[in-house]
Amino acid sequence: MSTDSVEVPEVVVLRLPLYVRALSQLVSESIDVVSSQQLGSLLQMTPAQIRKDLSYFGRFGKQGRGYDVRFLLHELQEILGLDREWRACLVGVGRLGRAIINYPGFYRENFRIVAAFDGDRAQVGNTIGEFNVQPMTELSDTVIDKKISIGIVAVPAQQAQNVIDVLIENDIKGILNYAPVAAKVPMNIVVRNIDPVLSLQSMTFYLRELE
Amino acid sequence: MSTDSVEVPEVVVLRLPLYVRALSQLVSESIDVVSSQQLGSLLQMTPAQIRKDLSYFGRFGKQGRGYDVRFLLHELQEILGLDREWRACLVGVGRLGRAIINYPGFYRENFRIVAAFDGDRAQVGNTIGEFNVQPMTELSDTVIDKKISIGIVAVPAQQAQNVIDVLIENDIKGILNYAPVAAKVPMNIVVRNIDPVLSLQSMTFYLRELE
DNA sequence: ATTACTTTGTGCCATTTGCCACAAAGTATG
DNA sequence: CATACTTTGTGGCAAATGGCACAAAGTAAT
Repeated sequence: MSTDSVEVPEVVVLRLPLYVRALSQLVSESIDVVSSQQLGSLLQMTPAQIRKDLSYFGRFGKQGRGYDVRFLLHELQEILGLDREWRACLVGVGRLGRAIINYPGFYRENFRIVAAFDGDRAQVGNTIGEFNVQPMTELSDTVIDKKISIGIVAVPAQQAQNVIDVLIENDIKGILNYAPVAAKVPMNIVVRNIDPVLSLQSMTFYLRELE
Repeated sequence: MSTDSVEVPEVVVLRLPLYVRALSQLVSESIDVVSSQQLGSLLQMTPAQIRKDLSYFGRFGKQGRGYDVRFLLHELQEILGLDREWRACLVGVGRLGRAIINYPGFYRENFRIVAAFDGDRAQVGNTIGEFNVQPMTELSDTVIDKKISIGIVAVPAQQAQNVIDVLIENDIKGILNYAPVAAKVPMNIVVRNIDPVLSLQSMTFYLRELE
């Protein structure tokens, strides 16, 4: 069905960017058509899962042929809202924050960091990349002026929840959280956590058994 | 049961580090005892799930009382293999790789980066932090000499699969992959992916609906 | 000691997730 | 145009996951 009368499972949404990534890759290789089989072997998943996932949003393929790569890519980008620019602010310009600002991957995928904040007076006024580091008190105005909808949190654990609260008060809708804390947020706020230490700590469970 | 006659689900293993993190926090606050209820509200999950997760590994709590924080923390660390030091090598010393080397979070949690490699001749021999950047040809010897079991991949997408193949050939058992690719690895290799762009790209699906 | 709480560990059920397998629809070839 | 392939979209089952709810076991207070 084309109307979303059935809620799309979050697991499915989490996989869509993988499809986008693979399809972009195929475009750059000048491949025009791809089957769920091929896509599956590229992404290490079953063809059935890919077809089922896509079927939540429409019928994009042709029997006996597969999917038109550019078309499917475009459709998925639209579904995910990737057909526009997204603006984010960074909070915390320590080592991690600076690395995030300099990371070119965001820009390449149409995510723009347009402001940088820090709670530490000593950091305020410093220039990092192309930004002046602003005090948290300016968050409110800047979010509105620069139409920011995403907050990137790169402060120490202790300050993280406080920063997150302030972001939400100022109408930020999504948070990319690099701090090692379980953020407490209202249901309508989307949080994504990045914590390589957690990843390693679950990895070692399996490595341990090998030795 | 105390023997693992039932396989532990991977989702459970993925959550254990969250418990470790919360319990460490509680220790630092000098809190001695915690109930699944309290832990649940700290981590934003149901008490039942926490109890069920823990029950895969043993009976750590006391009815009417809860869990001894230090004891449970210690048990979980042992289960995850966090009661020892883990050694990793970094491959790729570009901007991202340098940020990873300088990130203090790994060291703090007993993960040691003990060597740095790069496929690019121009990088080899450079000094980054305390390391000499080594050529990939030295990987084999260094992995053995320094007892490295984890490889951290921070090279461009195009080179990632090749680097991963070389790591596996040289007996690396776990890969922390920062490259935006779906790594193809044999079943006995543990892979964890870090890709903030994917996180943002699934976030925007929900943000889009808000505007 | 009795009564009223608290909390664990787990059996069991509901929900979610994954994927098989097949009809329908397209392609390729002679 | 017929026959043999290929591939999608999906109904429906199987497996995995989450969490309710309760007995058992502890604590607290009188």
